[in-house]
Amino acid sequence: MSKDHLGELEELILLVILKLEEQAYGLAIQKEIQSETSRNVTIGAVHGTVNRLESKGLLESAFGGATEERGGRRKRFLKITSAGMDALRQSKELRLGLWNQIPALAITKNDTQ
Amino acid sequence: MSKDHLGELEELILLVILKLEEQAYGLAIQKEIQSETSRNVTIGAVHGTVNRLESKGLLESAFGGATEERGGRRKRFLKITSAGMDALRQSKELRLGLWNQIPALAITKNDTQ
DNA sequence: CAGGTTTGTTCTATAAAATAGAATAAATAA
DNA sequence: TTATTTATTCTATTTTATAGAACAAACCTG
Repeated sequence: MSKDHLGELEELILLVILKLEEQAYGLAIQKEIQSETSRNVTIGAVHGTVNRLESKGLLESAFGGATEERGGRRKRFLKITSAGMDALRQSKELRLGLWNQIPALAITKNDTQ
Repeated sequence: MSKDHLGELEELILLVILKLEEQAYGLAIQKEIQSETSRNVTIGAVHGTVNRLESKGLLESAFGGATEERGGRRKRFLKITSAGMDALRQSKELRLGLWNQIPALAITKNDTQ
């Protein structure tokens, strides 16, 4: 029924986590959003959203050990769950479906890999 | 700089308005969202979001005349502005860019029209 | 033409999502 | 031991989204 859709930042963060693979944690997500979209999300926004996604079961987190870099504190690594993956796929299907009903936005071969 | 992105419902409503073309008004948008996504947005949510989009300059509204149907009150027709179209295109580019960096979500020929 | 039904917008209150940035913590460097 | 760096956590506020009642105006029926 209702209430299963992702917020705008929730979706963006899930996508960035997938892209970052094994290096997905708060600060890396913030930097990746900035470089991908030139948008300045604060670190508070990232962690707040991540916490919400975790409590919804769309991702899981686990702390890694400290590294040997300067300031290398333990990182909280994020991983998408299968429910999170489902939510992303559903969002993709919805957009593709709508775009393809609108000539000015329809997906063409130029958009494929 | 920041703050130019669409909220989740904002984007959905803009897309539905484009799809509905000359028949885009509050109740029609609500029904279209329900049939496209089986999601129950209330009419208050639709109008509230439409008002916000208009105040941001992403769409324009104008009242039509009453029709001859039973209960055919005047409708407030919505039309996307060029700024609204730009916002939709930007959102599309962002998603395509991210999806195509994630093998499990990349766009393939099956997704094209 | 009065009351009921239908189509439609507007209004008000609340909840959820997003934003902002300070506080805190723990590591290395100097 | 003090400063710097990499990190997360916490608290407050603003913006988006949700919910549904109130209001308005058209047609239909007796």
